[in-house]
Amino acid sequence: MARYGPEHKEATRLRMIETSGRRLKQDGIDGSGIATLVADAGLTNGAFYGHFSSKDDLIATVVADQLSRQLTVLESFPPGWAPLEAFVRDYLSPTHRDNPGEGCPSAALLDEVGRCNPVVRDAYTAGIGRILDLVARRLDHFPRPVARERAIGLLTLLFSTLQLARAVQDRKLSNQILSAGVANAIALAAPSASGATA
Amino acid sequence: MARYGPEHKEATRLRMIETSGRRLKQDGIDGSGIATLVADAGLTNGAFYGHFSSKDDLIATVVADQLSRQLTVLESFPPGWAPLEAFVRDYLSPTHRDNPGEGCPSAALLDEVGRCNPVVRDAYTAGIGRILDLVARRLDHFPRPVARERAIGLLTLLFSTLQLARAVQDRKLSNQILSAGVANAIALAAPSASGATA
DNA sequence: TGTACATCAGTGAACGCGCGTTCACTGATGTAC
DNA sequence: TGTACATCAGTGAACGCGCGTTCACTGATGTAC
Repeated sequence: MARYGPEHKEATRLRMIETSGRRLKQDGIDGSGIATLVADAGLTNGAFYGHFSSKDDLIATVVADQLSRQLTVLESFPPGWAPLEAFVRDYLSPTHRDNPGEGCPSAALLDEVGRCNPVVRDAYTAGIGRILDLVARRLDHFPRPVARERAIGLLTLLFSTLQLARAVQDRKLSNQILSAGVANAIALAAPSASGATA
Repeated sequence: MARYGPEHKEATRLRMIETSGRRLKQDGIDGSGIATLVADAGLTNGAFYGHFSSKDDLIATVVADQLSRQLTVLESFPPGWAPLEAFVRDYLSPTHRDNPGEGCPSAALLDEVGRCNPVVRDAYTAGIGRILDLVARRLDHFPRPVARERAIGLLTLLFSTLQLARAVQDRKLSNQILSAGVANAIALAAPSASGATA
């Protein structure tokens, strides 16, 4: 079923990157097999290697894609703390907790990424670096070096709060963790936080 | 090679729990096979099911054990912020980053635990609950409900800071993340933090 | 306009391998006589 | 004290299965005439 314009194969590749992002965040990296990843995009086994050179190649591509999507979302927020706080509340919502496949790649995969090969970790490093830079710029109610520290703190706080809320069985404790996360994010990064100049 | 006193089999079981803890934190849950886990304890394949009913049974047992060890370590610290700050500095050290097998189970496995079966997640929930309670008690320079929030914040901050420092390829950025983590932990949980009563 | 052909995205069976799990067996030990 | 036996922790081969990867093939399409 071929001999389409060159945009057809590219469309399939993009579809694979998107559906794989969802699957990998839901079932984990080691937990997602090629057969499943490729079936999610409506293809069969063998089609995979026409688009990617290996599973690791796909993982690295997906990680880069996921982080760049997240960067785009963050860039779409107007500057100032209020929009960032809205982002935090949305990030720490029960909906986000209960739908890892649609959510943050770092919350879903961070410790697994740490065990991946250098190609994947390079992709992650580049992507998270850009996000870190952007968040630091948005925290301009802190002196520059503090803003960068707090940007790292805000993101790590978000990642692990969501991870913990997902890991914990007890629904009540899980909800408590989410709302504590909002309070902590504010205590750490809002203009009212200690260390802010504004 | 049997008919030892009953303490012999128990010793083997404890050895398996210990060596498996190391292996699981290093290679991940999906990344560690029974053959490897059992070989780490100096045994062969078949011995496994004399000690555990399934891989999940081992995982749950190891998770419970790891968290109770961590609780014991924390309990051994005298009360007050200074010892807790020392713990934070040690936790966010390059040594801890570079030796996941000897380190914190949450930093190594948190997102994977979130995908595990209920037995494992129950074990995690119970273990982290006790640690949360203890840390909240140690943060008594905050009003009680704030102390609990900050305890959740301090722990999640630690977990994910270490995860991020491990995931990132760039050594300089990784070190920056670790030292930002210390600053953020202090900003969030030290007696000098906003919201503290002392 | 109609037909023959070259292209190549996608198919699906097969590869060796390691997974979690099972099970008949081994052999060092403590006990019984 | 010396020998025969029962125990049972640990052995290691085997199970079916899904993994990542390979490859000969298919068949719908755009192009050439």
